[in-house]
Amino acid sequence: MVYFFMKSGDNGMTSKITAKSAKEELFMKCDLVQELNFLVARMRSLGSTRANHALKPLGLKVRSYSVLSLACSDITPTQRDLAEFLALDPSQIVPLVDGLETSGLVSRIPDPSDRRSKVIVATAAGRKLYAQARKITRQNEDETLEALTPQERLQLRDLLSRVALADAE
Amino acid sequence: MVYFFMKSGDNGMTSKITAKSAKEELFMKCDLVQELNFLVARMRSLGSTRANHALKPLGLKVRSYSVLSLACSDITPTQRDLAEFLALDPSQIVPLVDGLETSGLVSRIPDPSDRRSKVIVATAAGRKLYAQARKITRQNEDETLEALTPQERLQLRDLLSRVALADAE
DNA sequence: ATAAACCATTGACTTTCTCAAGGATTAAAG
DNA sequence: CTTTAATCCTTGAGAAAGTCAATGGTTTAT
Repeated sequence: MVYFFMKSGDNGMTSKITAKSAKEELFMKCDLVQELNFLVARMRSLGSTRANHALKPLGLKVRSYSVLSLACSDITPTQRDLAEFLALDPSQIVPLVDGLETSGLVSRIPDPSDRRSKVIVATAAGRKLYAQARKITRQNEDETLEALTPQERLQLRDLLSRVALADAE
Repeated sequence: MVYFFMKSGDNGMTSKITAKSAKEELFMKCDLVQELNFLVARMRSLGSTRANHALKPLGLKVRSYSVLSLACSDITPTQRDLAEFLALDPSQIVPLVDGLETSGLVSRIPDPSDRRSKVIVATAAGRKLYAQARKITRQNEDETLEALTPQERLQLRDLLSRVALADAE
């Protein structure tokens, strides 16, 4: 426990290297590493910054990319739908759609069957950009899942989606 | 595709219900649901608010709980270690530890082998509270993973940790 | 001995989150 | 049919979280 405090006959440098890898080893065995919330939080922190960086050349971030993806689907989602799917507050959707609309990637179409809500659909330019962005995210995800076999990747996606979408059924 | 725009001979009400479940069905099949980043982002959004709520009676949030957990482990982490483990900026650790220290749950101990860094260790009160908090998070995680069998839960944790900790080896 | 790198901390700044409220519209109740 | 209640989008305010550069004290590298 006080292993790192020992300063016997060493010059201090080598002991710190061993201390570092020793800490990492202990870290891999600590309680927190078994907790879902921690793993997911760490993964999304690393993953989103990484994905944001990868999407930057297209002028997209993970959020706007997600909205664009849903706008390209055949869901024809309203802004409320987007909020539910993405687990965001409806007020967060507004500036997201604003940005995409200003860039000419999506359009707000008043829903004829309910004039309160607006359906978000991608423009031709939006679909074109999405096709490019999809390639990037696919590549990015492959790199992220490098440690897993193809089967394990499918398994992970399956398990994750069953948990993450459990309440959105 | 324009399914939801049809307003034939219905009163509008029943068609919206079917439209809703139809959208959910489409949602489960759309591209985004297969993407790791989306699943993880959604899961952590729902999971952290849920966990924060569960930990509230103890005066903890997921973040402070995570720091407390590591402070209770035998890692004897410095604040930089905490930042790396939790994938946070070092400057974010400061107010986190401040809060726990003010509450008497952890202590900053100057590292004798490197007087720049401070080791964060839990106090007796901190360990006591962590024991309670751990029960809550365990219970909470069980509920979250309700849709999975015990084996699948192990599998998910294994796959997740291999991906999430790939670069922290 | 000097220069370079590192740790914790601060501060400024941006982004994201969380709520509450409002106008327009639709659903429910009488 | 009229009133009431609920819903959708939007706005705005305030809290929380993320990002980045700079500093004092300390340690490593040259």
